Amino acid sequence: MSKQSPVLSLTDLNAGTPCCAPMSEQRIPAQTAAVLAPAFKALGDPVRLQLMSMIASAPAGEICVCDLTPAFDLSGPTISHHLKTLRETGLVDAERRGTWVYYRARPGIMRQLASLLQIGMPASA
Amino acid sequence: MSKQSPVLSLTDLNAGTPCCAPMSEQRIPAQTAAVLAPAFKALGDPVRLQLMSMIASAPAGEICVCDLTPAFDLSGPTISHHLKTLRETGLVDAERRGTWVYYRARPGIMRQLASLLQIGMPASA
DNA sequence: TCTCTGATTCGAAGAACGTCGAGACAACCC
DNA sequence: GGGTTGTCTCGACGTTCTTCGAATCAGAGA
Repeated sequence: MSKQSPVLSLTDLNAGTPCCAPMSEQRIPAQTAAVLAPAFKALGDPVRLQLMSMIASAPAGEICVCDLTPAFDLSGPTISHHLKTLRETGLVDAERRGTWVYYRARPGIMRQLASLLQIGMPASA
Repeated sequence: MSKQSPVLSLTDLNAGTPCCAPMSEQRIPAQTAAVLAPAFKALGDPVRLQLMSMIASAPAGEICVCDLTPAFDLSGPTISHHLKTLRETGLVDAERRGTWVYYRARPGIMRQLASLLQIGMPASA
């Protein structure tokens, strides 16, 4: 179970299983690419990238939507849509407490993406 | 010049300047997000993610297009289009030698992305 | 020079994406 | 209960993306 599951899911990734070696050392299998590409795509929008960083760097570990929305020149529904994208990708988690909804980063998948991009030493040059 | 330029470009990033702290420690400025988001977006397609890994993990540090194309069930022009996307994003570099074109990874921007995603310790759990 | 192979560019069709306004749902306060 | 505030869902519109076939460009070899 530790080598390589036939099917990969974001749940596996979030479970903390170090599934993927750096892409500079090992070619990414098609299955893994299909699972991880949506996460990169989710970060591929400037608004979502900023949202993600605001959530991940929140001092309390979480941040209210009411603090996210006014930081952009975008409508509420648009921000909500982007947050939904991040949620569905597994990058963040949402929790409603009373009137407000709080978002929290899920470090598992972020670590996966980071380790994938890791590069040791440039071979030449 | 070492703290933060008013305008950021991929050239700066590739120059090796450690421009960005991990997003879990510091909120990404809008400018930086606008520059880095396209790189994440480029990796946000399964085909491009696999292409990138095949290029980055090539034993000789580079790989021929003729080795990339047959690895996918896609037409030559489509692969070429994806490679162009990776090229324009600054993730890879291309060089023609005789009949064949070789692609090489540019580690600078990949390191930037990796450090951006770096997470220290999970705050809780 | 002519031809052949490898890679890119061009133009087009269909799908997916980002954005918005309107409406709906949830929780608080009077 | 009724009103208010905060957030999300639903359609809709215009833009961007992915993919392909056809055509073009670059270099090698006869």
